[in-house]
Amino acid sequence: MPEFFFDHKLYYTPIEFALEHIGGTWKMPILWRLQQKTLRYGELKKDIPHITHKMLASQLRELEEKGMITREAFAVVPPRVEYTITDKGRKAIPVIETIMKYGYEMMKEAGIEYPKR
Amino acid sequence: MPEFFFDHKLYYTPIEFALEHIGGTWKMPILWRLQQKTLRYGELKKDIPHITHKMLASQLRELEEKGMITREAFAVVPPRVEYTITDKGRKAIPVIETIMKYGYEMMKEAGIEYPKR
DNA sequence: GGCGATACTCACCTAAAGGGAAGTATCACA
DNA sequence: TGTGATACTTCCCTTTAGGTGAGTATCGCC
Repeated sequence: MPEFFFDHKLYYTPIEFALEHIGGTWKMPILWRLQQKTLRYGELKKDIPHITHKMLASQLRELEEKGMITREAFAVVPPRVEYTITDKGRKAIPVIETIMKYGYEMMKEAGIEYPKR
Repeated sequence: MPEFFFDHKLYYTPIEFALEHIGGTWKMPILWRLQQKTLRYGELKKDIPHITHKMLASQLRELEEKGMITREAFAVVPPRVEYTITDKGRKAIPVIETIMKYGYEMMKEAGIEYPKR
């Protein structure tokens, strides 16, 4: 079975590699919001209220490291930091959309009501 | 922010609900293989050699509980058990395909060679 | 001189996912 | 009597993800 190493980590399938970029609880919700427009740290936090500071900060770092978003800090007081999706990040949007649609479908099958905003 | 309970678990987004069905390391690889044909436990194990008995058995149980696959046991010695994908399970296939394609794309960008079988 | 605003970091902790190795049941066959 | 084949289960352990709460830096304003 084909397998490969990347960045000191072993992967068995392209699925695993894909989820390295968009997996976990928070990466997709973050990217989804940044597709519309550049957002400040605090705006993201307000928009995803259940995320903790620790998770928001760490996930933004990881997305930045992978080249999915860029971070721009302004040397003002109080500080202002903006996050923008990159072209590479935009490539994940249709994937996220597919997964979201599937999620809605499964919710409908399970009889769950959810306001599609 | 809309959120909902299902089966004693709290979800914030349809993405989380979708990943409940196909998330984790092994569910997608298993479903992907069952899309072609019904397979026996041992055939799946041979096809996904890195999975442990514990994980294969537990993931098959979860997929069965969620109605993604069916399990048929034959009362013979040695035992024979077959797993078949359901219509509900088939709905996940295009999602998995999208994620796999995205994985291949990311691998190509990262300069990773991988035989596309 | 202390408060509020923003965007964090740090140390510690819990829970869930996943891995390893051994054990179980049944019957045929040598 | 004991070995092999299949499809598991069980126990115990490690790793990873995620959560909690406190602390930090800067400056303007009251």
